[in-house]
Amino acid sequence: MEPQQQQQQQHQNQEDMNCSNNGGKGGGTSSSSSYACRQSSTRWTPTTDQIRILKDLYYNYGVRSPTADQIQRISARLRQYGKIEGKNVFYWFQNHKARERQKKRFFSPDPNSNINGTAAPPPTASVVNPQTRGGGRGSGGWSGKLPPPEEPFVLHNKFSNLTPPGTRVPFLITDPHSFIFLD
Amino acid sequence: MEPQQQQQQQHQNQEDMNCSNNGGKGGGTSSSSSYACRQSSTRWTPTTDQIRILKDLYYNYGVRSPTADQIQRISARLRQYGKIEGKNVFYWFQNHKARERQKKRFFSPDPNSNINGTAAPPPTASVVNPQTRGGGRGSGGWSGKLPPPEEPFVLHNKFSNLTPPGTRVPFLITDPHSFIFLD
DNA sequence: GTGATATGAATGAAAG
DNA sequence: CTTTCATTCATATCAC
Repeated sequence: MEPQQQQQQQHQNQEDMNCSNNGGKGGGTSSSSSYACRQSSTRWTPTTDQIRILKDLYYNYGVRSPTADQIQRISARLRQYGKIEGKNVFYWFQNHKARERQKKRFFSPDPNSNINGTAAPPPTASVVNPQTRGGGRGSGGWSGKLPPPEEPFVLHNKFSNLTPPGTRVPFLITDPHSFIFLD
Repeated sequence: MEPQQQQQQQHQNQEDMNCSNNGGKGGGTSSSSSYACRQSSTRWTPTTDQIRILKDLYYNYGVRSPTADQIQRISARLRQYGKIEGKNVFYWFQNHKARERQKKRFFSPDPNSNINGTAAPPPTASVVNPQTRGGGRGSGGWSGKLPPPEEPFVLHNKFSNLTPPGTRVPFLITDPHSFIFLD
């Protein structure tokens, strides 16, 4: 979202939306004529401040996949800027990360990707909260890339593997969040 | 073959745009509007040839969600008809599929015994050449997904912080989608 | 100029 | 983590 020229789509920022709507959907609370509060039916609509903080955590603090503990803390903090739940934070990071990668895959390989306004330094990895991944690719271990952009046919499978070298430690879970409970 | 007929091909004949791009293939400006090149700085405006090819891929080849690999190839091929990027192809298929489904869902609630979970039956596709995938997931297309997950038992256990250190969770298989984002 | 419609773009949510 | 689905915003174009 940021490496892109987002010239649009900055929907409402209702820092304090009085549309306390939650779960209660389909109630037929069809707005009469004016959009007091937009589609606040189900989807979380992050406020600008929430976005700012989330991006700050993502880019300046290297947070990519916060743990449940972090999620709680983050959402608690963001709650002062608007309604938010833990899962929103979870999904946000998940989506943000996935889409950044996705963009690198087939989105514009535009060499000139500058961010306007919503600047955010690249993964400088100034991690203050060490959540470093142990094995293999840590922060920034992205290795694989898209194939040569010019190739008439030859359809390949759609999945590029993600497993690092097949060296798998017998009893070592490479997921930082998965605690090993083996003696 | 027309679940959604283009009742009005509004804006897609300006391939002759002088917008600092590959010279399309002349012709075409015979629309009924004196509209030359306006959207250069905004969103992508597919040319008729690009649309034709995209639809051909969609309907005749059953392409619904091209892979990053395919997207690169498709966009590369379409580039000779006008400016285009990978993300445009991505969005095009995404939108086309979504809107076809959306219209179908709206126009035909048809709760027949056709409740197949995910697959949308070939709307009108005449799958001539099932490329890598069929006209949908249900019709014997591709089925492979991620490589075998590594964690045999430890699934999505990032919430294990809820357990005090030292407390080992034996075989907690949490429902992958029954998150416990307690707030 | 305004509204309706089509569609490109974006993103939250969820499935796989 | 990857990919898809659903919904929404933004904009282009045409009808009036």
